[in-house]
Amino acid sequence: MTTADGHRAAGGVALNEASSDTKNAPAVTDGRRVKGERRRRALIEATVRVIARDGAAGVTHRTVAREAELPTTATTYYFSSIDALLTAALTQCMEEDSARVEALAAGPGDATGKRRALALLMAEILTSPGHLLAEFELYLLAARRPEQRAATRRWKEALAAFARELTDDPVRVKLFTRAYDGLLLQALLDDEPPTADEFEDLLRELLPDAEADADGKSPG
Amino acid sequence: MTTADGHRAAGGVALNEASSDTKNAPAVTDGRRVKGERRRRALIEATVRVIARDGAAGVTHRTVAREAELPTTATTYYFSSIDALLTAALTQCMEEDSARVEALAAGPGDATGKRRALALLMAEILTSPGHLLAEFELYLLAARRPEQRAATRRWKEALAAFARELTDDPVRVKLFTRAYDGLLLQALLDDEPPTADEFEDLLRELLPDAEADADGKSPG
DNA sequence: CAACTATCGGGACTATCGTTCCACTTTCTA
DNA sequence: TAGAAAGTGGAACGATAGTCCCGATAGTTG
Repeated sequence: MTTADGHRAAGGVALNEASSDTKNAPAVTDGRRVKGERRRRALIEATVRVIARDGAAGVTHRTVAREAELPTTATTYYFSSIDALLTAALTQCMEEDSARVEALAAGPGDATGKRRALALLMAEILTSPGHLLAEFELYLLAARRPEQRAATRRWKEALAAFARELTDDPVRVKLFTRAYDGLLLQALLDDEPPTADEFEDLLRELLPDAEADADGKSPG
Repeated sequence: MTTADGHRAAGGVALNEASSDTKNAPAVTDGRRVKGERRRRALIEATVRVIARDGAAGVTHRTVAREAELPTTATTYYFSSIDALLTAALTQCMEEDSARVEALAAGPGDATGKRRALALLMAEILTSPGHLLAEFELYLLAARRPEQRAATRRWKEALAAFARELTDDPVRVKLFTRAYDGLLLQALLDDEPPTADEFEDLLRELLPDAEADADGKSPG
């Protein structure tokens, strides 16, 4: 078996560096693979930056490699195609976003505090509109391929988990899960980005405090 | 330096909003221009179909021309660049969408009826997910260029006008305006599209019927 | 009719794309 | 230390992109 061919075929779909790596644990100690993994990660991050700057159409082997300050062939070595690169970038972004929202949901504070924390996060996200724009482009890419929806499903479930911290109403949870992305998308079209206070106002309407009349849910 | 808008006359921004096919435009009596205007329109529609099928990355002079069953040079003749073609497609889409929502807002029926009508429209839109996907891709394109936001501003104002038919609360209006697109975007990522009933549930939460509120703002 | 203008469309130029090849270096294993 | 495995990167191939050129055609005007 030729060396390059075999590795390339295996590396094309290797998107996992997570816990599913149990059977190949000793390979991680290989200095060559460690360095390779670092390059692979650098390419993914460079991809997101390229999309943020020039859009998904600007993603080519050459532009990504230049952004990562690597030779052109590095992209073809670590990713079997441009598509694999975009898929990896989407998975990475959804993972990061989900982790952030999950941390907020599981973190301390009552409903009001969590709402405030999310509003602050949204405002912070909008300080780099390019990155958000890149995520939306990758998002649309996933909408075309059902096999890529594992990443977006993960994100939706993270949103739902956050909403369930603030309400028991399933319709409210569904509404929040489906409306959240729209709030950020519309903000991208504003002439000036909304403030955290504005987001907090909207979130309060979306996920209001439990009413006094039909209470039954007390914190703690 | 795209000064070569060519001899494409002043048709660059001439966006006819007429829903019916009025061909007796006062400015254009020249038979050549009439035919040309028909081609130009065919190219825009072909562009949307190409994006719906292959994404924005699939839009080239050649693919659009083939989709419209016209020679390659037709695209370069009527649009100074690919960018101009995409801009025209975005403007056209936003115009159509705005007109539909405005018709609903200005139409007959009470709040409940209008909410139901919008839910039906949303469900109908999702029967051609490709077209919706195309609109979102164009939407993101506009997010990168402030000079193109006239089209999206028009759309946002149409949404706000609809919301104001159902509520006087400015926060509610803002929330609806910013959440609506998200509802459709998330629906694209579902394994099966939501029904009109589901949308109606969400819209009822988003824009509830006016109720006597203890907050001091009472209708009447 | 002819002159003129708008439209049409085949072809070609250059640039850049995705991808592959192959010689090379580094790292691990025995 | 030898040899295999993994990674590296310059060069180039064919395909296709955007765009321009320029003659041909059709409608308008006088």
